[in-house]
Amino acid sequence: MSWRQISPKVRTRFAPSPTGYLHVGGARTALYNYLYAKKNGGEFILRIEDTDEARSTEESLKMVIQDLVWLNLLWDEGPDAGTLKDQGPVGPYRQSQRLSLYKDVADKLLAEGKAYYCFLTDEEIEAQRQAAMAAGRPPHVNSPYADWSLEQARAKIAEGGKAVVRYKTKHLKKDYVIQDLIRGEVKFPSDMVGDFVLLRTGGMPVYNFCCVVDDHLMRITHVLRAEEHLSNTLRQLMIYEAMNWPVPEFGHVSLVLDEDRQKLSKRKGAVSCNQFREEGYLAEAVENFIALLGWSHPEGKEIMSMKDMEEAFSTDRLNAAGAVFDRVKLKWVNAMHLRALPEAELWAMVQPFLAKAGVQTPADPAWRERSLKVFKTSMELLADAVPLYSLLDDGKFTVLPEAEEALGWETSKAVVGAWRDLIAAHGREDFTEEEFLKIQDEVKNRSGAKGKNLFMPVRVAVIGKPHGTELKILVPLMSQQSLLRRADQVLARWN
RNA sequence: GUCCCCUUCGUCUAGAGGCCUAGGACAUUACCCUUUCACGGUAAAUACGGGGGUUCGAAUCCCCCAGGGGACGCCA
Repeated sequence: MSWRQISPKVRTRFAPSPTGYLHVGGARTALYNYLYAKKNGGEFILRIEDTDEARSTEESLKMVIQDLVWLNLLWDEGPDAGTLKDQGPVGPYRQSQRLSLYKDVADKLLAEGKAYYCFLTDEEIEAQRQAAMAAGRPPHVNSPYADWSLEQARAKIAEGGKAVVRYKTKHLKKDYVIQDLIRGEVKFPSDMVGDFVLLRTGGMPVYNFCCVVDDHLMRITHVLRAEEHLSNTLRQLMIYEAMNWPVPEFGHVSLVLDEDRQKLSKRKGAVSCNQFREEGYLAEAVENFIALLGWSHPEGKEIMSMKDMEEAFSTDRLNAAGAVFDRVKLKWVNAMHLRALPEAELWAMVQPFLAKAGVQTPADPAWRERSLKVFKTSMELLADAVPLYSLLDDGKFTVLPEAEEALGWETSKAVVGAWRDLIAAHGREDFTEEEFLKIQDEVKNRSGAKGKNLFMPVRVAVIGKPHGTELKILVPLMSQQSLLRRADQVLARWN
């Protein structure tokens, strides 16, 4: 192993396997790599690890890419987000298209006697495992083929023998050490692993092998990845050593855990990025939140834009302990981002949610901005706009059961009646706040009701329920016609 | 079972020997603002896993234990 400089420029990568949607743990890894590259004026590469033929799908690839695009974690090299065509000087960027590269390396290792063809069957391996476990030994394979000559093995293959290529580890008796960016010095005894597979029976490489070949060929300088890969690092170090390749810097990021402190797994579901998008989270808020799961801003900043994070990111503030994914705090972070957004921008994001729910709104941009200014303090998610705007949609006006009490008060009929008359007498189609307050005052005079006896019935006549946004804010967003229709509908109860 | 990693309020964290009677944020509770609901403001409560060292002094350094997590695959 050497510490030759790999690249004058920082080069990081995110290397998902397209076997499902992008989950938040993966998104965080991508984010950290992205931030590290940006912070250091480097390049961020997207590589697709699709060597698991059984589970990788084109569909998943598209989903992962879509999620990365949503998060705005755009890569400098890798499959183009639109065409999926490779973009960059060290492609292909999909492992399934790099097979000959892996084969060349494997052949070299084979020729040098550092790897060998192994003909052990699944059954034989399983039997070995059981025996080893029972005897309290680590469940490593012990292949009788390790000592075969290449000629011997090739002959057996020629006869139809099915073989994997395994890396020879038995003779390696020493500790392998990395200086982990997050954990400091980590030592792995070489006997921690047995002879591991490089190439599968079909010639398809295995993760630990192609990862090394690719990181080397793609000149990756810094690898930030999940802690679950920490023990894989040993195998990878062995390959780097065998090939005499420089080793990149590693940083093993803590795991994202669910509420039971278990690994948040994509197989357990319920944590995909697209799901958060659909629920009305903002990409920047999700990134802000997941960044904080294992990293902190030097000044303790909690609400950050991507720019803030790009400027402040460093690996020395990365945390080694696992972090629980707290949805409640995510919501809060989202609410903060949402409020910080200019209304026009927010509207563009809210609109699809309203459209999907069939909520009608006036087309006037000024009205939209005005309404959002009012509503956004009571929104945590984009989807929260739906019940809010439904209040203003005449087609959705109904008197809720919770309004019954307020309508039952003895002055309520007089209140709503006076309200209706004053609205009808108003000379214009819309109302200012002052006009509303004047009307409200007059309702008080005519009905004799005051306090909640006054406000609640009026509110019911406006939005169908006794609680909610201040009327002096709501009414200026509504039309005379709409208010009249609603008041009449409530009044009809007494007839 | 073996090896590796981790361990500060319920949760995310600050903390790199004295600034710590441990700070911030979310959540919680109370109060204030508000003739509703939110928003906002103020305050309270809650943590260094346990045991040994080292040191004048330890959340911070070392060791042991316990607990949690991860890996041990022709998954990544």
